[in-house]
Amino acid sequence: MAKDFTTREEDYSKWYNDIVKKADLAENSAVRGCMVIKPYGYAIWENMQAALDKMFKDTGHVNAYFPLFIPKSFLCKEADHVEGFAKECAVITHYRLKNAPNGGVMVDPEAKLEEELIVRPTSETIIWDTYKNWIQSYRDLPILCNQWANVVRWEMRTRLFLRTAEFLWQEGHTAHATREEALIEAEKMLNVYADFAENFMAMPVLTGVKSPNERFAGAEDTYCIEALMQDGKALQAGTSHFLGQNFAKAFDVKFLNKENQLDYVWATSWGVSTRLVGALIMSHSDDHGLVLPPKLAPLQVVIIPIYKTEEQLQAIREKVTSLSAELKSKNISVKFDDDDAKRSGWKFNEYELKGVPVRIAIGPRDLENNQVEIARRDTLEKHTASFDGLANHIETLLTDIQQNIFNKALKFREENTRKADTWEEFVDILDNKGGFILAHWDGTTETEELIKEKTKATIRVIPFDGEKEEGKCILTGKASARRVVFARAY
RNA sequence: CGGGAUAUAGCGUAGUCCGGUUAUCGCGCCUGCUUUGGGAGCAGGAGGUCGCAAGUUCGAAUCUUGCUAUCCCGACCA
Repeated sequence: MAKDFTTREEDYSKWYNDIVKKADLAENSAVRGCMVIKPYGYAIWENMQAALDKMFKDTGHVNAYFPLFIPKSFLCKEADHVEGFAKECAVITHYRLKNAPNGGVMVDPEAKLEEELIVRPTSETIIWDTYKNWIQSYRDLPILCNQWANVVRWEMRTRLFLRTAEFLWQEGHTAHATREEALIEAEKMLNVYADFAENFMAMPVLTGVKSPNERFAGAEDTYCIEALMQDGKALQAGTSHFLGQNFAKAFDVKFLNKENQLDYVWATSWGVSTRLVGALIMSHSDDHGLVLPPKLAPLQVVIIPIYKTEEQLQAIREKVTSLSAELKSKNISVKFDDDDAKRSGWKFNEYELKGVPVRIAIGPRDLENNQVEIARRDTLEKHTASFDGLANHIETLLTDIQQNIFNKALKFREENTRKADTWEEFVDILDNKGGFILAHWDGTTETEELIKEKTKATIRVIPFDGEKEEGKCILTGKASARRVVFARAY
């Protein structure tokens, strides 16, 4: 990255919006709080979907689809869930329009629904109401379903990809015969997310458990992956919840176990959303625009011809044909951009803005020397390479770029993860540096909320791999057995 | 829903305090010629209910009132 954004929030906001706009990823729609995902942005999401979907299938899951509408009464069944989700929802009250006296249309007051429908903010309730009919015996378990869907949360303030009133996501909902099995599932899916974030998005994440205060409404435990953005703010990138028997009890989902006894089913749910596209942008982009990891880039290699005459272009075209074919056979996406309406310099900038990992330029000079000029997006370095073995060279280069982007992001996170042992230190880091702060906490919700009130910082995660270390709470001075991760977050 | 700001061409803007010819400039768009190894140059051209409504005035982008929308800061949050 070229700039240090960790202390300049406004610039970063502007910079982020600029990239989303210039790289042609998305825009605000006419509908308040909603986003139009443009083809290029959607292509990134599709690549994410494909990779995740494969990982879900590989871990034994199947896809299904449940209704968009949830009867209002369903939401009241799980007490904590109501608290968390019953508030900012879109509610359907009528099912018909009619012609208005002054022209136009109006809601037909005769067509009032007896029970209002809620546009799903998440699907636990409708799914558990359905699972009830699917489960009688331990032989029906486990159920390992995932759903690709849209959900609506009537957010007050929105931001492209990071928080929109409607967003796309996947939500897994599983049912198990035992507590242990459900716990293993929740942890397994968190690891799938961490694997995806690090190996596909090239975005290092901390894994761990949320404090009770930050826990999903209705869960016994919430596991999460937490990433650090380039402005020093944290982003919750995915969550996996161990729901215990809460939803089974709320929706009366019982099964006969091997001992012929009735028991409530154990549950998990887990999800990631189009927010990941925002995370991707904020993890890697630089002053020249978007930087995409090769594994998720809609276009991995672009070839730009440099020519004056039609003959030269034709010669380049011929030379490129076999290269393109060879790259495609290696499953590398490639585009030969011979659009005559745009100049080569313009194209260079355009593809940099869009984060295309590798750019190849070929001109008459290169044809003479049997070489090409290769520019890599992550470092902006250029080098020449021989046409011989070029496809292999590019394949290696893409792997290298993927790794380098990850390393860079990891280095940034490490440089912006600090220990704080006093309140002054803690506040100083938050105000002047940002990033993750490892600090002691007395374990109470009161303290966590007080810290949030004073500094806007929250406990992002209690890491799985954190070492035990005696210490004193940063605020109250009470005993603490380990450090937790604080940060200001999106 | 509270606090602040903004609204002028597809986009970004000047002009608004202190009312006065044909509303400024840049990008983009169209036409032509020259160009083409890092967002080309020159010439010509098209494009505007100055957010909406009412008021003050001989005259309103400019002043007044109301409304609407957007953005930023809070509450909410994957």
